[in-house]
Amino acid sequence: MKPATIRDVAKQAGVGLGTVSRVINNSPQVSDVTRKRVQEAIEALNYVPNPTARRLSLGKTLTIAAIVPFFTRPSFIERLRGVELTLAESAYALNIYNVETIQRRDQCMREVPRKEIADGVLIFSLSPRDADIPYLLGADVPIVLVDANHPSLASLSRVVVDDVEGGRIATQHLIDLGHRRIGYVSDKLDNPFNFQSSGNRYQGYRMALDSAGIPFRPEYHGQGEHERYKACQLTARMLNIPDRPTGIFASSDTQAMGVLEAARNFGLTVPDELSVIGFDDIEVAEYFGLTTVRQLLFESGQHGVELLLKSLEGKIDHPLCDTLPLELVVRKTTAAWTG
Amino acid sequence: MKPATIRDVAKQAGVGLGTVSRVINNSPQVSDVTRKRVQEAIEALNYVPNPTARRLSLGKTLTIAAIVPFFTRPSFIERLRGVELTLAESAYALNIYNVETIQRRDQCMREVPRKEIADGVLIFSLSPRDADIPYLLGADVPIVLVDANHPSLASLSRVVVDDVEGGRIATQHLIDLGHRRIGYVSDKLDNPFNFQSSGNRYQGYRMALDSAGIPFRPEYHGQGEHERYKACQLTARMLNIPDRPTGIFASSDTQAMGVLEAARNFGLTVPDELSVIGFDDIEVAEYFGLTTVRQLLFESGQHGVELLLKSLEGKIDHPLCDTLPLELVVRKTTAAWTG
DNA sequence: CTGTTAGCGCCTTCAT
DNA sequence: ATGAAGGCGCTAACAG
Repeated sequence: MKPATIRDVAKQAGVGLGTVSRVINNSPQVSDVTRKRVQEAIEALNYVPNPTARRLSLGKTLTIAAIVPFFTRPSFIERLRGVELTLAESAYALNIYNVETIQRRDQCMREVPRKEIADGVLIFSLSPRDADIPYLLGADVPIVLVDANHPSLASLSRVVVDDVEGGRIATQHLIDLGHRRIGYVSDKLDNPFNFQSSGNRYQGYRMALDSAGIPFRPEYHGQGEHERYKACQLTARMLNIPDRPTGIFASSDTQAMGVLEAARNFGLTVPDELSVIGFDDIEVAEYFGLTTVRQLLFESGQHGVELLLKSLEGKIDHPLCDTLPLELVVRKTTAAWTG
Repeated sequence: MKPATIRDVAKQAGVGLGTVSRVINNSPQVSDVTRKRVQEAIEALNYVPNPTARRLSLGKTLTIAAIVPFFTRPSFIERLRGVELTLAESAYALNIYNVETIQRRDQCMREVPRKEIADGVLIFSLSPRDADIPYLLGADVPIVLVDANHPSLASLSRVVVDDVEGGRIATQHLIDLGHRRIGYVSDKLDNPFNFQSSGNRYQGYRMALDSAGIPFRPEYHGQGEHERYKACQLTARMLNIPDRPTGIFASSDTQAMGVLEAARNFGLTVPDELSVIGFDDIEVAEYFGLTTVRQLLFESGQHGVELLLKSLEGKIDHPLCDTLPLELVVRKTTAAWTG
């Protein structure tokens, strides 16, 4: 049994199908009597407009695409939650493009930003490479970058945080507590996905050390995949150094958990024998009493969508850059070093 | 500049548009020369078939809908990851309907299982209520239930686990370790979303107690929202009882974390002074060394999609029930009680 | 205010 | 093997 169409409704109500369409779309130019008659017919037939036909006719997909790497990581989930909740009130559907390989990443950058695929695109944390630029600039749909950037993309709206400053804040917090041997556990600075936050935070880390007159020691910097166990390994290596770090800055809370695990394995008390500070302030951070640099993940998704919706409505002519604040959240994994 | 259409390609290649369509769809009945000519035209024009038009013409949405409550909870994320990865290899897109309110839940049950919306529907953990039955049975699209059930829905395929048995396994594990005062921290057994796993595990909990000759004590059962902090509160209340439980079974790993938190607050050593066992085996469980009952979350999503795809291909005539195994994973939060 | 008509881009017969 | 034509369900422009 096929679903009722607009034609069935028109026949049932004894009106033309144009009128039914107007009722569906809340056009004001329909008399109350006919509107009521049409609505009754709709009820009677259990009619629901076919979204596909609607899209084709409108020449819009009524869909927002979100390109997200590793969407199962807590921080991305939180960003997506912001997207989802904001979009739920709109007429747009959400399509998530989960990127877990380079191939998929390149494919998405090229194929998703197209009129036929989505009316607007959100790109999370994947900073485009030079080869992607022409595709993104040539795209006929608005694109908003969240937690991503590229010098040639000044024409795109963005939602960002100052990761350099974030790295500085975290490091400075340890310095202020009296630490002089400060480690940094991060993603690979040069990684195929072109994630840049670890690199930017590294700059902040170096800056803070410099301005405190603390020489940088390469063996205090561990780089590896963004996994808890990897962070644990890197930390273990660092803790084996004779004059090991007394404080460690991890470039995410997930990695900070790996640092804590390593400390546990070494029988080191946190924060007395080792201070640990993370980044993000995901939910578990509170549970662990983890000191961290909070960024507003949920809001980043929310603001990203809002920017996108505004440019879809033509309310934005020139690109905006929305910089979200960072905040040091001091809990129980950092303490003064009096060694 | 509008995207190229099938007509442009036809003109460019000097063929009819039917031929172009055949090339796109890999129809064997096209000569190699014309096929090549068409493909060159496609390249030249940077043509991509319009999915919306395709859907309308085919009368299919090429979309799978997943109705999932609180999709940000780790266990649901893991299920969705199974869905996503399996679907990525197929021609289907995935639409996630995140349910966080009763209204939204009812709306989804009624509006999503429709030909115009999706070709197939996955429903996670939301066991339909009687009022939903006619909508689901009357739906013109295949539906697969994952972690959900209803006596009147024997006609739908399902992926489930034996939660009663799971509850029994967890409780029996504590009994085997010598515990006699065993608490259970769970969701509200009677909850508006009609989640049933906590209730089923409760039955297993009672069964295990019974067969060990241990009387059930209501004050050892705490019910509340599925939140860490709530589980923590419930546990605190339990630990204040003069002869408090020596072992606690939490109906999820998330809630088990709340139990651990409460134990910490009370200065109780786990597992020496309090044994804790969870359910699910989400990623953090390993980190905590949490003893738990593992269920295959990723696979549940995977199998759900596979069942759905098979019935879309007409390979399934009668409904299947796929029961996934449960496994006790003993780690470090449970120990023998010799009190 | 309302009915009619012409597409939206593609797929699928039906002839050729 | 290929071209032409009809239709998927809806919207929007036009005429009344």
